This record gives sequence, C-alpha cells and structure tokens, in this order.
Amino acid sequence: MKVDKLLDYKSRESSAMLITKKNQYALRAIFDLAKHNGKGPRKISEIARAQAIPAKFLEVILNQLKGSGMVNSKRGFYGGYYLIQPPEKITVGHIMRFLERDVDQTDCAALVPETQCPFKGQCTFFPMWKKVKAAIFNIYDETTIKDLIDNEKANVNCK
Amino acid sequence: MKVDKLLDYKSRESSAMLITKKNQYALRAIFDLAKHNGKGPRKISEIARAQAIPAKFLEVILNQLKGSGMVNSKRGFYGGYYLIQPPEKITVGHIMRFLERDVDQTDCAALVPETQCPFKGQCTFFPMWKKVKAAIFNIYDETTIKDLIDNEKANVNCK
DNA sequence: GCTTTCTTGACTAAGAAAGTCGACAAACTT
DNA sequence: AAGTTTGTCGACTTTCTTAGTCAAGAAAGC
Repeated sequence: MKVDKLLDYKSRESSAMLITKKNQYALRAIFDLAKHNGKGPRKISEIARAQAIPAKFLEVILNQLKGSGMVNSKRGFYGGYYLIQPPEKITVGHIMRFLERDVDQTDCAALVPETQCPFKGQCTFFPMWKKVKAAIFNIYDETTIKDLIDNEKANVNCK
Repeated sequence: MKVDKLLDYKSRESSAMLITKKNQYALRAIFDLAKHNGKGPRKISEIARAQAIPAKFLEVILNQLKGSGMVNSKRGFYGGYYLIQPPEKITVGHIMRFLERDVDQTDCAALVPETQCPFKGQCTFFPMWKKVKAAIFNIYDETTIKDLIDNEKANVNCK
C-alpha cells in the first residue's frame, strides 16, 4: 500500500456503514419501479439513468431481486422490470431482510457467528447489539415504499 | 478471484456490519480497563489476552484512543494503560463518536458526502437514514461502560 | 546499564464490495 | 423468417477497506 493511500485510510478512520451501495441501489431500484407502477415494464437502462446506478451492476441486482417475490421482468422490445406487489405493501424492512437473508440472526454486530465468538454465550455487548438491530429494523419495517414516494412529493425529504 | 471464492461471496450476500472489528476491539479495550479501574496501569498484553484481541493491533488502537481523553498510558516496567474518566461517565456513544469523528455528519448511509451525492439535497432516503442513525446513537448514548460491567455481573448479558 | 513497556511509522495480506464483459435467450417488429 | 431490443447468466477484474504485522526507538523503573 502506498503512503498516500495509508494517509487516506488514517484520515477516514473506520466507521460502520449503515448499508452497502449494492443494497442502496436495490432500494432505489424498487423505489423507481414503484414510481412508475402500472405503466408497464421499465427498462434497466431507464432505471439506471434515473437513479444514477451503473447499468451492468443494476442488472445483477435486479436479477437477484426477482427471487424476493416483489418484482418480475419481461424480455423483448417492450420488456423491463415491474413490481408485482403494491408499493404500500413493500417495506424497506422486507427488502433489507431479503438482501441479508443469509446472515444468521445470531450473528453479532461484527457478523461473527455465535459459535465462532471467543466469548460464546457470554459476550457482554451482545444485548446492546440486539437492541441496536431491533431499533434499526423498527424504522425499516414501518417505512413503506409508498411512504418514501409520498415524502418525496411533499418535498419534506431532505433535512 | 477464484471460482470458489466467488461462490463464497455470493452465498454471503452483502450485509451492513453494525460495527467494525477495530471499533469492537476499542470498545472491549475500554471495557477491560474499566473492569480493572483503580488498580494501576494495565498492560496491552493483558488486555489482549483477556479480550481476545491481536496484541499488535491493539497497540494501534489504544494509542489512538489516547486522543479521546478517556485513557492515558505509562511506559516502563509498571507501565500500561488506564482510564482517566470514571466508567459511569463514559458511554458507548462517546467512544463511537470519537472513532467516527472524521465522518461528516451529513454523510448518508453509504458514507457518501452530501456534496458528492447524485441527488444533492434531494435524496429520498436521507430522512430515513437520519432516523436510523438517531435510533442507533440513542442506544449508544444511554449505555455507559459501568452499565456493561453491571450487566455482566448480573449475568443477564446474553439472550 | 539492562529490562520492560509503550510509541511510531511503515508495511503487508486478505477479503469484500463494486463494477464489467460477453455470449446467450426470449419477445416483439416488420 | 430476419433483425432488433431487451433481459439472463456466469465469469472476470478492479478497487478499496479492514485487519494485522514489523522493527527501530523512547521513556520508566530496577
């Protein structure tokens, strides 16, 4: 690693991201589909442009989202993606849970499986991590995609 | 990247860590110092053993924590680290804020500075990220190191 | 002066996240 | 039927962060 890279690292310091870019893209993609709900399939390229997502990366993400039962797709000229659930029935929690479905619920904050933790069953911090996770999903679960659209329309969306 | 590595990556899926290992180590280190508070300096090697932290990595972390005003150190035979604030005055929030001090408060969930966001000032999700962060720090701020020690003693610490 | 401990900066390694490529398959158009 | 447009899928590459290590040096105490 170069020296300037190191300095960069040091100046940033470690800090936990709430959500990965990939998951953010997934959220935005579904949000975008919801905004165009009922108008027929929406092309990957359109979503990519509207939501500032690299198109090829979005392909991967949308394809994966098909497994969630929230979206479907159609090929060909008038093809694209579309929602198969109403926006008021889809919560951020549904999406996040689907994207994190392989993470064991007993994993701690650092994603260490309980069985591999050096403090098996006696981790002092575990109860706090549990509370934090619950607080996060409390918000995710009460936020529907429709809410997000409504907020955007009301322009109360930032700050 | 090898194929089996890829499969491993795919099977995990992306999921946001609540906290990095480094920050967890920092938390554990201060927790450990608090448990031995008033008994003179505690050596890095002791903390490392007790808290299952790589000693050399812990050096880096503790050294950094000196900047927080919570700990101090002494060299030589009877040297080591010690708290300079009472455990009931130190909250998890203090520690986390110090460790993330360089992260701009206007950064969003993906740590994108607002000025670099493609949806400057109009990000639909920003209010939600703010709520989530607030919820997290609500818990961090109400948890003191003394609380954690008390919980451990009461053995109500896990599950 | 010798030992023990922290100090400091540089270095390396491993892994995950982000993004890309290219051949292919379905759907529609004409 | 031929050609175009779109999604499909697996493999690949790049970039970055996190995690961890090394070694020479400086204070403290014996």
